[in-house]
Amino acid sequence: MYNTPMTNEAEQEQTGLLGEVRISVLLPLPLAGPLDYLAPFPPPKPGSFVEVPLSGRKRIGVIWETGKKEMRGKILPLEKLKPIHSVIDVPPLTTVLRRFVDWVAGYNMASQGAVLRMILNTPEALGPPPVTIKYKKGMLEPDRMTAARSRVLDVLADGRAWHIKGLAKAAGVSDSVIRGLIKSGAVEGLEVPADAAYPAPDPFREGPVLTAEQKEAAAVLCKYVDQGGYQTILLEGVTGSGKTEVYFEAVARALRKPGAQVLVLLPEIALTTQWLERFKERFGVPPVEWHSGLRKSERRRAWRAALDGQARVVVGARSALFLPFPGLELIIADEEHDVSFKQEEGVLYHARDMAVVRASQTGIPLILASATPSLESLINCQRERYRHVRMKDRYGGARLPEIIAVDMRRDPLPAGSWLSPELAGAITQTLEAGHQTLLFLNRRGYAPLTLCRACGERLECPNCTAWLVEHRYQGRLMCHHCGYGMRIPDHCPECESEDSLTACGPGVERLAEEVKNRFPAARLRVMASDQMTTPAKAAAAIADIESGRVDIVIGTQIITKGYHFPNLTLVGIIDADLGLKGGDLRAIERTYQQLIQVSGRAGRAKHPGRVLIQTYFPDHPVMAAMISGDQDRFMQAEAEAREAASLPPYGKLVALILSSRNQPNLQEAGRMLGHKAPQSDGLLILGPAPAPLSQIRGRFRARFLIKTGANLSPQKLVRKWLKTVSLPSDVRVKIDIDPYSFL
DNA sequence: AGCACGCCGACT
DNA sequence: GTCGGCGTGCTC
Repeated sequence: MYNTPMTNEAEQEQTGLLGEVRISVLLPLPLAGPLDYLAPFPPPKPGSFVEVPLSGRKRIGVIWETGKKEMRGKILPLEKLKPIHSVIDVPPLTTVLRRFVDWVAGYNMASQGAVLRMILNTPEALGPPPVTIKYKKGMLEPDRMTAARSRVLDVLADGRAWHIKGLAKAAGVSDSVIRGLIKSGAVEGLEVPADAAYPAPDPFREGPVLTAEQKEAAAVLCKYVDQGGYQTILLEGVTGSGKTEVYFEAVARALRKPGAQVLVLLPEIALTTQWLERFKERFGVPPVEWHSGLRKSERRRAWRAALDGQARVVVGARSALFLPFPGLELIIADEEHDVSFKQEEGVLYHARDMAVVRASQTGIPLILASATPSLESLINCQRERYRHVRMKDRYGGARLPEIIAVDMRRDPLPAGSWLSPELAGAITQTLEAGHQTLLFLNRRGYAPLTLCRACGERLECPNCTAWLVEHRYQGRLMCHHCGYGMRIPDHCPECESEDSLTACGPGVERLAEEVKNRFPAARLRVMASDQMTTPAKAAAAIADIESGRVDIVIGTQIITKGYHFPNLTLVGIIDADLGLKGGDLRAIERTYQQLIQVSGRAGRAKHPGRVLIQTYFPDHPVMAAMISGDQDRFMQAEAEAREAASLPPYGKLVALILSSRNQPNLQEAGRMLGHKAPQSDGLLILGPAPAPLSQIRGRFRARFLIKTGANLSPQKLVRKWLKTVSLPSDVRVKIDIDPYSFL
């Protein structure tokens, strides 16, 4: 069994006196790269999880390379290396996944270690699986028999093992009776894994009846799953067309392959209970969930099940893309247009785009699903890089809602009111019909601005360049950027006048107040992230709406995503123009997507729906496209505008964000970088400009924006540029490849 | 990311 | 005289 390993000269050179070789180990830390250690020869294979010493502590890392040939700049001599501590007995990371880490790090300009940390964020999962003790009938007879003891033995007669508590309860005795039996050997304990295996979804279970259009779409998806290999497919279907059921067919098909794993990415924790229920209905069991809300033990279990191949379908938020699946056969990114796929903290990456890379490196299909695909994906279809599958009809013969613009310029609303007469009238009709209404206002809290009527003071966050938002339910003023909060003051902090503070503009709480006054009999429910802090609270709110215990829902963007409320027939958009401001390059596209998505909640079942859009710009292309329903033309116009400005996806954009507590240092850094800014054809560097929110969390910020042609590598350029300067040490540089947020 | 090393203010 | 603030720098 033991082959004498071939030892060539290079290897001998690397072999220490004790038969140890150099290996490099990547640690889940933001270090520059892997560190070298000694391992016994022959070394464990790359990808193995190892424990290594690092500054006197034991750390878990992954062997990145073993037979290192090429010389890096400075290479530590063998005698300076420390030996690895141990190899952990779990399946190693696959080569594909290690390549993925390297790629993600290189593309997003993060360290490999920082990317590995996204994979290895649950180190407990590498330990031995937790066990628990269960009890069954033992070999011996009890020393004495009593009524209680015999009841216990009766329960155990069928040979099943019980937890001590459950056994005591089932036998109607206290656990001391059982302990007595254990002592005498009549009952014995055995260690069993504490975590039951996740039940496997059944791919052969019968699905719902699909429409002809759905069947056709599903057939295309299944074809790619069957043939294997990389292909991205954009599944575009109008709201209510039943995309989920269609991609479930592809999931079922993938699951027929032995050991196959499927990953479904959903935006944020919008892992709506509704989605989970539909999955369970289709496959008989719930999927494995992965998101930030998991408890530690659930995390450990899910992560380990992914690595062991036992988790067959995992549904998760963007971080699930970094689970160590060994047998991934299909990835689905639902609501692919959703900007929350963009990670804005730590390693900045776009989960949808990284999913394309993971799928292509793994050689498997990726399905992007949306009713309002991103411009990027649509253009990739035009360029025939993605396959485009479209569904134009709603499921079950439901019609798309009628969309009407309410021109707010014609009769301006009285101060402190946000409901136009048209919308109020529609709400009345809807209430009378016994249907539900959804009012959409993408603004949390009571009012976005508080000002003093006496001196004109606007209440600002002390740490950020931003107004404090009043949250009246909590009695606080809060900063939506850093989380700063204060009690609502009763006098102006500037001029000390009493009762002079006035709320300006509406938030969902204030809208709720107006609705309550005008429709006192209606049952209201406000849905915003501050109300839905836990999945349980969100689920309860959804259940209330589904079961008809709510007449009017008032919500922020949290309710735009994928919900199905059959009795909801009216959608009112309070301020359709809100998203158009801010001027980032995707503002128009995003507003359109959001409005279509929220409109799509109306009239999804028997009763037709309608949508009233309150706007001051009824002629704006977004509103015009909403009303005409001509999505293709709208997106084409948007594409042309982007192309004319060489903006993504026709050019590349990188943001360089400098921050420091010390403003002079920041300015100095900006000046130095500006001075050394590279110049070439097809390259435009803007900045340094103070960031729109020039201060966040007490740090001053400035930004460079780098615009290059689509065929240049901005990463290379930025790397070279940063090497030419040495900035003041307290200045942090963050690089955002393809930025979405311009704050 | 930790953690130690290192140089300047209020305490036993 | 010391404890301790967190700026800086290193970890194979």
